[in-house]
Amino acid sequence: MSNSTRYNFKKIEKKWQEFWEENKSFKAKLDKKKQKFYCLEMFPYPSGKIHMGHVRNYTIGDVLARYKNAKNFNVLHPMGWDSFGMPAENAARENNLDPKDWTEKNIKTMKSQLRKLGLSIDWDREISTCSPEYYKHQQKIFLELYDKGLVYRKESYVNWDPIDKTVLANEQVIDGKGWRSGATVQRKKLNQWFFKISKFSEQLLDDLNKLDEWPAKVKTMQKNWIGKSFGCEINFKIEGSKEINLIKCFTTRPDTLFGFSFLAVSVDHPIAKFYSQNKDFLKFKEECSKTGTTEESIAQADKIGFKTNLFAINPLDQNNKVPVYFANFVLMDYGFGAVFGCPAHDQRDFDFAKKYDLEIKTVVKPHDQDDNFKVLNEAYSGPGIIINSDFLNGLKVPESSISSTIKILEEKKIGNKKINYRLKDWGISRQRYWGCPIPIAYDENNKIIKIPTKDLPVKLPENINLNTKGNPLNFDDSWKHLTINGKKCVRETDTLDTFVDSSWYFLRFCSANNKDKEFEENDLNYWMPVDQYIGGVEHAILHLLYSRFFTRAINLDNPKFKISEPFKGLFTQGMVCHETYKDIHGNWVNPSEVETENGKEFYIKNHPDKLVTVGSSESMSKSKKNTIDPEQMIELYGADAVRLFILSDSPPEKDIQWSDSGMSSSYKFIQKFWTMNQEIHDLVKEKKALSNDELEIFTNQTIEKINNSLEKFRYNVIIALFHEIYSFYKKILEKKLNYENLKINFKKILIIMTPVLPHLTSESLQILGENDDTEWPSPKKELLEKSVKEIVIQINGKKRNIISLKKGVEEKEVLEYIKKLKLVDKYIKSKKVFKIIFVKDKIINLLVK
RNA sequence: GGGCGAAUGGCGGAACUGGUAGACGCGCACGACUCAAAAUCGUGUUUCGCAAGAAGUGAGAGUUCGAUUCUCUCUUCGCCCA
Repeated sequence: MSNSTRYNFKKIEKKWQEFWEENKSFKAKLDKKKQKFYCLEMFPYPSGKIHMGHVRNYTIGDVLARYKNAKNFNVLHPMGWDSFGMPAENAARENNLDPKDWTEKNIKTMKSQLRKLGLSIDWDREISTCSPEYYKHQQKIFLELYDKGLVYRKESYVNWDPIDKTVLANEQVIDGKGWRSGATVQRKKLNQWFFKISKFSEQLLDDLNKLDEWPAKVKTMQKNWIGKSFGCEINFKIEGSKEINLIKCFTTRPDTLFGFSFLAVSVDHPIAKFYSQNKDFLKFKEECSKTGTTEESIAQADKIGFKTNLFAINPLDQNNKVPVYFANFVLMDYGFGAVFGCPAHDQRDFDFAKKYDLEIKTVVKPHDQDDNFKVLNEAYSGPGIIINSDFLNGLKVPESSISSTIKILEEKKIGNKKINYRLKDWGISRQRYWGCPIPIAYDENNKIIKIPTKDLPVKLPENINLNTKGNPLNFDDSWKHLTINGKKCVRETDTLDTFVDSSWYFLRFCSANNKDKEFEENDLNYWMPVDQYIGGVEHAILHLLYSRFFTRAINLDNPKFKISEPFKGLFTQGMVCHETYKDIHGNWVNPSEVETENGKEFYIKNHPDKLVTVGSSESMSKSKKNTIDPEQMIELYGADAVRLFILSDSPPEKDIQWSDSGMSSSYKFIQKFWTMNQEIHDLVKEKKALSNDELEIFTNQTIEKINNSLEKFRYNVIIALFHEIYSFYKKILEKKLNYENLKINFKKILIIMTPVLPHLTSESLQILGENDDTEWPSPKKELLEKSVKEIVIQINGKKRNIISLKKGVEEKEVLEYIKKLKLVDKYIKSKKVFKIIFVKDKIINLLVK
């Protein structure tokens, strides 16, 4: 070993990163002769620094992108920034900064951190959603969708914080109170913009079946979210008013119609206008506004009602007349804003009936009960048989009862079968500054005016005062007022939900540098769909559903663009976890401040008297301070070692535990492997390449295994194989046989390791004089099958011995071998063999008595 | 409450369509090098047993010559929806 130096990762990693950058090694060019591969990871929000979750996400994607690159695919592997959103606005407010400056600084930091990971990204296609260069196209798309009738404005409820005078997102409402002010959140009606995602409900549901490269779990979640249900609309005749004759209801349980004991309508129902002078009703309506808007808060809220003087008649039983209530748990968004109440078989109706002392009539009995079954303490919504329901009696719930009842109602012209979806139209208005302006204005008559295309982008004003109660844009008079075609107008001051930004960025990457158009159909039809999309499962519903909607919406009436599903393959990676630490005061402590000597007692670094308690391992988060800084790890161990570790300990789809010993073991592997590479380089003396069976077989079989594992995201198994490679070559080096041949095989191994350890392998290959043959190695088929097979000998199904025989040996010969073995004396001699099970090259099982 | 998924040594995890359970890594133990330690290298490591051997993939059943793998029941945990 003449020049066995330590592996200087700092120098070598920098060298290759610069090489890739200067040579634009990962620049994607449209080339119809080559098969494309679009590899995309969910782009990050520029929060300040990258975290371990990013490292895992982008390493997984990079391994795939480099692998496909090496296999000669035309790879598109871009990166961008999801850079609009509330954290920037909050951080700017707290530190008296401009959100733009804060965001741009973060992008700069995080980009340099990502570069240090050695990712194979085409940085020439970098996009940032907060840049007018990006959002001008988004505004244009918005107007196009408006023209297609997919965007509309309507009054809708929001979570309103009465102290901060601002609209809150659902996640900003904690226990019914505003996260910042602590005020009780109210329901407030505002004019808001919506995307008509409901138009595509059926398609979005149906096409899930085509996504065979998506995890079943995600598809199920989307299916439940869309929530298709069959039901029935029923017209109820109303008595007690001249103006109101009919109320239309939607129900999924028409089979319980004989259990009807009240009818509940939303306070926003059209009939409410007849009560607009009624002070008690207005008071009740006010009371209702205190209930939140989420399904959960409605489910938990006290059920309250306002009794009207109206009565509804059961269409199946004219004698059954029940009171009509306004109720807080009925929303105008669902069905027709009216539901029929059947307390015996719906818990919500049950609670309401108990409160207002309404009849509870049992019409379904469980299978194991007789006809006298009565619902007493809680509603029964399980399966069973219809009872007390005249001509519906005996129907099975739910198998035949619902469809049969609908049929009867249709025949009697009382109701109609109706399909209902849980999926609601997507509300996209946000009363915030740091988002994409909605390219709309209103004239003096409050008529909607589109901003002319030539005036796009509608840029966000700069140097704005963020310390306003409510949306800062609302207070910027110079920005707000404008004239269009000589008419005085006022701009829409709401900005778009940031989910809009991320609903089409994958399309923009295809034509990232086209200044005039948002994208070229030519580019889209070549690069789309994304072949492999990789990200966290937390986006399983909204982001992915919105993106699927957007692709369809852009597609509508646009025959030139042929893709409807944006993501052909989806992979959801697990989280990165770490133990949590707390000091004696109960404050969270970061792992970097904790020390231990025996692995049992933990204390604050350099303070053995200050003990720290160790809590459960949880996903790394700033609030629990259990984070490990990726940049520090790269600094300490190098990018390859970090990449190696983040892939090694768990399958990519599962959570991974951060472990210091695992990290340093990965570092040691890099060093060991480097030393071995030096040895191989130094020992090549003979130029003759004699064959060596053992070496060839191992190398080929390992190549085959790694190839297979790369295709299936089984990256942790690949790392295990790396270790096997090391110990195998270490052993064969001691034999000092034929070094030229050793080198040829070792180079193949290095190439196949490139996707995981790009810096180490590039440098190693260069040292071994690799410039002629960097082709991705494909295993020689004849070497994949072992010529010697190990055959397991079982007696009565128990393993008793293993013998090595040539491949393809028949049963007779195997039996001959067995006769010679000692085990014959012990297990067979005095007994009778009554059956033999033989699987060639695998197993022989002798059944004896 | 509903839906989906998981359970394998001290720990993270391997095991292709039912055919050698525990690959690989961590940890631990012992050894080599060293005055010593760290680093490095080597050996061992499912449990019980000196051994031969026996038991063993959350629990219980079933199918099978043979089950971590297939079926049923249960327990625990996780995720999503409510």
